[in-house]
Amino acid sequence: MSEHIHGAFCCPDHSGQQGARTILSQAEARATRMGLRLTPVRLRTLELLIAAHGALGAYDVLEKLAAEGYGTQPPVAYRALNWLVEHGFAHRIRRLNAFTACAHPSDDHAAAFLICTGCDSVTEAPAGAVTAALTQAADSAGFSMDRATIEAVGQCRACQGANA
Amino acid sequence: MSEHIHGAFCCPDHSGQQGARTILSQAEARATRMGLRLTPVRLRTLELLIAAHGALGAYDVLEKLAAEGYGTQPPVAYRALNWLVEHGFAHRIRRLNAFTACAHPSDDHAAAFLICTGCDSVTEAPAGAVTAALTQAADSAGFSMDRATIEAVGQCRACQGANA
DNA sequence: CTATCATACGTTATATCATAACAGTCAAGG
DNA sequence: CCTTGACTGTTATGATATAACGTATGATAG
Ligand SMILES: [Zn+2]
Ligand SMILES: [Zn+2]
Ligand SMILES: [Zn+2]
Ligand SMILES: [Zn+2]
Repeated sequence: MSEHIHGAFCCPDHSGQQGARTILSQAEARATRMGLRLTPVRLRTLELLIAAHGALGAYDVLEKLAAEGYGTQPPVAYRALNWLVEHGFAHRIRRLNAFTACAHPSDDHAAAFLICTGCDSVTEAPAGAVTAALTQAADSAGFSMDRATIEAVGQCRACQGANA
Repeated sequence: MSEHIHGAFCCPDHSGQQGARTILSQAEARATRMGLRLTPVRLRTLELLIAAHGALGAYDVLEKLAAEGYGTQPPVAYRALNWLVEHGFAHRIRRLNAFTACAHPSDDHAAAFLICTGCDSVTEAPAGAVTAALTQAADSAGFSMDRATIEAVGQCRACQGANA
C-alpha cells in the first residue's frame, strides 16, 4: 500500500529544520551521556521519524531503510524502532500501529498523544497532570502503575478551523 | 495459538455469577431503552466477554462463536466486537489487541484500564479525573478531544503481594 | 400481497502488523 | 589467536484486521 504518513502537518514542536536538528542533537547528547549505542540503522530510523513530522508505520520505515541499503526485512525496522522506544528516543502510538520521534528526548517524561482525525497529525503533549490523575485512580484500585498509554483522538487547531 | 485469555483473575467488579448477570442485564436494559439491536451473535459475543472475566482477542471470540454454530470467519467476530464497542457494551484494549466487556454498561463513561503484567488481568477503572486532566492538556494545545485511550500497565494488588 | 429497501450475517480473499529462529560480522578482552 | 556479546541480516511464519461480495430477513411503501 501507499506510504501512509501520519502527520504531514505537524505540531510546531518539531516543524522545520531548526526543531528537527534540536531534537536530533538532544537525542545524540543523551545517547552519549548514557552510553547508549545509537548505531547507523538506529540513528537513521530516528532521523526518518523526525523528518516524517508525525507517526510512521514499521513498514514505512522499513521501506525507506531498504531503499538506502539497510536490511530489507521487517525485523530490521522493528528492532530499531523498539530500541528507540525502550530508550526513550521514540514513542509507540498504539491506535495507529505506528511510531513517532520523541519531541523531548533530553529528559524522561510521561507523554500523551493528540491524534487528529482530520490530518492524521500526532502531537506529543506533556502529561504530568494526566499521569498523576491516572496514578491516583490506579492507587484507588490497589494497582501499582509502571507506565501508561495515553492517546487522545480529536481535531487539531488547524482542522477545527477548516471544518468550521 | 492457544487461547490467550487475559484476566483469569479478574477484579471483583465482574467476578462471579452475580456480577456477570448484573452486567448482562444492565446491557440488555440499555439496548432496549436505546432501541439498539442486541442480536444473537452480538449478545453471545458479549456473554463470552463477560464470562472471560478479562480481555479476549477477536480470534478467541471467533473460535468460540464458530464452535457454537455461528460464522467461522474473522469478520463475524470483528463486526460483533466493533458494534459492541461503538455502542458502549465493550471496550477495546489496544495494548493487548483485545476486547473486554464494559463493567458499567448502564451509563456513558470515560474509562481507564489497568493491565496487570503478572496475571494479565484487565480492570476497568473510573477515569473522570484522568479524562478531565487530559482534556485540559489537549485544550492547552488547541486540540479538541473526542475520545481517548487510557491504559495503565503495572501490577494488580494480588500480584504485588505475590512478588513481595 | 408484493416490491423495495435497509440491516445483518455469512463467505472468500487479501492486507497489514509483528515475531521466532538462526547465520554472519565485528570489536573488546583474555 | 579465540571466545564472547552486541548488532545486523536473513527466511519463514504467526497474528491481527479489513475489503468486497452474496444471501437472508424483516420492515415499509405502494
Ligand atoms: Zn517524548
Ligand atoms: Zn488536524
Ligand atoms: Zn466501561
Ligand atoms: Zn495481577
